[in-house]
Amino acid sequence: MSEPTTRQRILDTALDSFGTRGVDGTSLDALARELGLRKQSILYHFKSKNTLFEAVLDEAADRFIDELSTVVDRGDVWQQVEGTVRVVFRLAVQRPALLGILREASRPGSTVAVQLSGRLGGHIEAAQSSLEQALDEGRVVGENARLLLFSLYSTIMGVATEVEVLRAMGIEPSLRTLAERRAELLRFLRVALLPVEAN
Amino acid sequence: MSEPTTRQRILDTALDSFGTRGVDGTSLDALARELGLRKQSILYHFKSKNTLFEAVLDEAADRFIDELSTVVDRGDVWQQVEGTVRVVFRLAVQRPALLGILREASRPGSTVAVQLSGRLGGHIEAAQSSLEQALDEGRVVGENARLLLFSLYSTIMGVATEVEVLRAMGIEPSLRTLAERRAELLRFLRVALLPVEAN
DNA sequence: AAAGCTCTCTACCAATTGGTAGAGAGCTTT
DNA sequence: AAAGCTCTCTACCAATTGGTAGAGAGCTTT
Repeated sequence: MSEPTTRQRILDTALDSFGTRGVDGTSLDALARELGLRKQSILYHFKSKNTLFEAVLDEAADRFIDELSTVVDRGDVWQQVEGTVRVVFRLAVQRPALLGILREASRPGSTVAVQLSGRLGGHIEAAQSSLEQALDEGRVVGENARLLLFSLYSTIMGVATEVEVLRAMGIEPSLRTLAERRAELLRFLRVALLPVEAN
Repeated sequence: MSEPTTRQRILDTALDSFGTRGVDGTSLDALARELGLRKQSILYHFKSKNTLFEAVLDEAADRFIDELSTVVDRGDVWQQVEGTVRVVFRLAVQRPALLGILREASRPGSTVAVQLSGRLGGHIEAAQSSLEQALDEGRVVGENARLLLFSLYSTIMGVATEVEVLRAMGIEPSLRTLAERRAELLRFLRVALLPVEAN
């Protein structure tokens, strides 16, 4: 177990801070303090805050791809969806900042979303064509694979990350309610996706 | 048509700026410049930036309730869902900042979400009991009304506001693609909610 | 052992941040 | 007409922001 390089430590800590407090809400000084460094050392490894943010995005995309790697090669579309839900919910507990970064990067008007799409593009394509084939063969109900994928994304990410809305609805987020939420989400998606005879 | 008070103008402009650029991304100086005032005048009407944000949240909640008022008293649950989708999509075009404020206030870790829930609480309750009754009578498919409502919220808000994700997927947001997105969303929700015989 | 490279540091800096103090213009109430 | 209230302004301020310049410690290469 070799210890990580300073560069890697900065990336890790920045991912957590950007993902939870937001980029605007994270100052280089605060980040450096957390790392036991001076901010000038951060600026040695990344020439500006924005450069750091871009590197963090690439890092987050890679981690995300890595987490989903066990899911994508499953033959059945429904198993892919179910696997994705499980991965995302596990991340919501173990590394919420990773989902927070996606949220941060996809804020309307964001200029960095393009960058994420560069890294994730191939995987989006693969998911889409997998869904398209399932549509053609009648294994999944729907009309437009891309828009269906987008609906799935919105639903899964929303249910996994909108904890404050949940709280506003009187459900205190906990491990148990998380499991309930996941079960209800899976039921919801199953009904929405699979043809009648499969339910 | 009496002109609005300065206080109201500040609220309006702050709502748009907070909702698009974020609270951290909006300085009082920039806001004042946009209004043709000095920031000290803003601080006369609202004693701090945070007080202003709270007032903006109340304002946004009231507007949102107002927009949805024509929808809530429809008898049929599906008509309520459909109406909500139409309202949210109209807002996504006409006043995206209003949805942006909800997004901003519901960031994980946000302390102001409680405040929104204070204003919206009654409407959430009403929607929930309406859904509950429909579940009991078998007019809607599902198990837990509250979690189902949460899934609906996530899906609708996500599909309406995650334009950057859409762009990353190669769909340029426009009025036409928006209509397509809405149609696909309605189809998706219809399949997910209504029992087989109703489709 | 000299030279060079990697890395973190101290010392600054101009710009921006949210916010305070208080003057003064203009209207309304006494 | 005097007194008071509403509102916007000028003049500041301390703290924080991202970032630059460059010294120097410690290792590696020549």
